[in-house]
Amino acid sequence: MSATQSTLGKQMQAPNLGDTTYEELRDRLTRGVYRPGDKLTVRSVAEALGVSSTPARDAINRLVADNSLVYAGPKTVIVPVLTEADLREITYIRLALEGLAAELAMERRQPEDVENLMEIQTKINSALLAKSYAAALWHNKEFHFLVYRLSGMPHLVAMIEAQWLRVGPSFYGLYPHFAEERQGVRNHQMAIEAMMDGDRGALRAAFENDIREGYRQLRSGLLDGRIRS
Amino acid sequence: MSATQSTLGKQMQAPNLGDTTYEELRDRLTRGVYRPGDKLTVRSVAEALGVSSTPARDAINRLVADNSLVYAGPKTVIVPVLTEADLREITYIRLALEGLAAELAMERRQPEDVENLMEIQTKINSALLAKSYAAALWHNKEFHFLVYRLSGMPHLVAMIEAQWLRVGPSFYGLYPHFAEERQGVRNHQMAIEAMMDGDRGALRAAFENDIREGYRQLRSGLLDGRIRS
DNA sequence: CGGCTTCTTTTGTTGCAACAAAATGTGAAG
DNA sequence: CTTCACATTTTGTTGCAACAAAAGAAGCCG
Repeated sequence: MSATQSTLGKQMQAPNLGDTTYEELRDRLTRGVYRPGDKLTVRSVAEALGVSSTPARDAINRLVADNSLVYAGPKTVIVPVLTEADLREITYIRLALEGLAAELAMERRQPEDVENLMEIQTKINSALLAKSYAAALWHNKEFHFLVYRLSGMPHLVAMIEAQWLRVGPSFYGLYPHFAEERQGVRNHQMAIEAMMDGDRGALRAAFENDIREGYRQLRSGLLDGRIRS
Repeated sequence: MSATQSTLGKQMQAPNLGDTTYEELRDRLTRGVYRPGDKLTVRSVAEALGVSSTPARDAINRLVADNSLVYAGPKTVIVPVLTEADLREITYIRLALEGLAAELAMERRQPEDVENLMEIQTKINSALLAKSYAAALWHNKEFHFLVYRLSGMPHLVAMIEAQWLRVGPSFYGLYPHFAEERQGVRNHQMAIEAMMDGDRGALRAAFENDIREGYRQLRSGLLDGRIRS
């Protein structure tokens, strides 16, 4: 279970323990193992992942570097509890970056890509019906990043993924409420149709809509404290 | 000499040696101390900066994490030698991010900001006239980031800075040729005027033009090998 | 003289321990 | 019951040494 992990197609060198720990922590973050406000210490991570303190520290530092974890005090790193301002900024960045990726994806799409997209959407629908929200969340991510990867720009995709990682834990806490009221299905459908038609503007609009809807949901969840730790 | 350094207004904790080393390396990278293709080793950095291997390794890892340094082999990190594809991707990202920042800056600008901008532009002109290209480069960065910071979005600014850091070393190698033929002065002038008029689209266009011109220069410099190590 | 193999040196990785500083728990006083 | 000060514990930092692996140099064979 790791679809969008090794996003960067860079010169691959033997992955070291620090990288492994980093990936594992990322995974747990997106899976909702840790919730906003949870504290992460070097030693606890080291023990939980079965490594020594050095790679554990490496991993935490990297997560902090890309804001997937934040400092709550001089010696305490926690899973970020998003403020309204944070959410607003992330949304603007997402609109710019994911909008760009979507437009670029249009030029490189293959017929089979649309097929795959529809297939993933089927999985999302099934998962929602079965109330398997974790699975729905997963396939939703698959849907988006299948498109983004089509842009052919690995760093762009990595930057987008970093933003998803920032909202991930908060997002997870909002389920299943979010999935229930969700109209994302409609946005996805529009994205698929836009892709078939080759309508670049429509594709971007579909994704922007999806992002904006997520923003509204998350924001209202934030305001009445449904998310906090 | 450090204008755009502590971009993130996050919860400040006592900066540790690793952070210091990271900042110092960043500075040297933007200053052209290291050139594309140069190899950086843990021990050499540790000695050069007068720290032990642990913080040196921390710093290098962080630089690699945000692509300011790249792997050339399993055990060799070098200052990136940009490919045409790299440059293209960076430019797209810059257009999206810096365009966004410029638009947002418009809403928060104060009259004094325009003053400061004009002041910086004067410094750029003087530096160009005196052929002090390093200074011109520096003030150019000041100009851009003064605007970007007005967006009020610290993470956005940090992401933009990361992109600048990627092209920094290659850019530096292109001087003074770049500065000579430069029409950036005109773009900056248009940006200032757009800001006075409150014309958001014009402000964005001015910055996009600047980015695109830089792209063309850098690309042609890349193609006839004026940049390589 | 060129290409390949082998050997030496360099280099990243990782675990660990000592240190300093912050966080937490405890208790007393108001 | 709250608040503040103190003591204890937890936690991040950092230097270092041993290990493994890769890079670079030297030598050998074709």
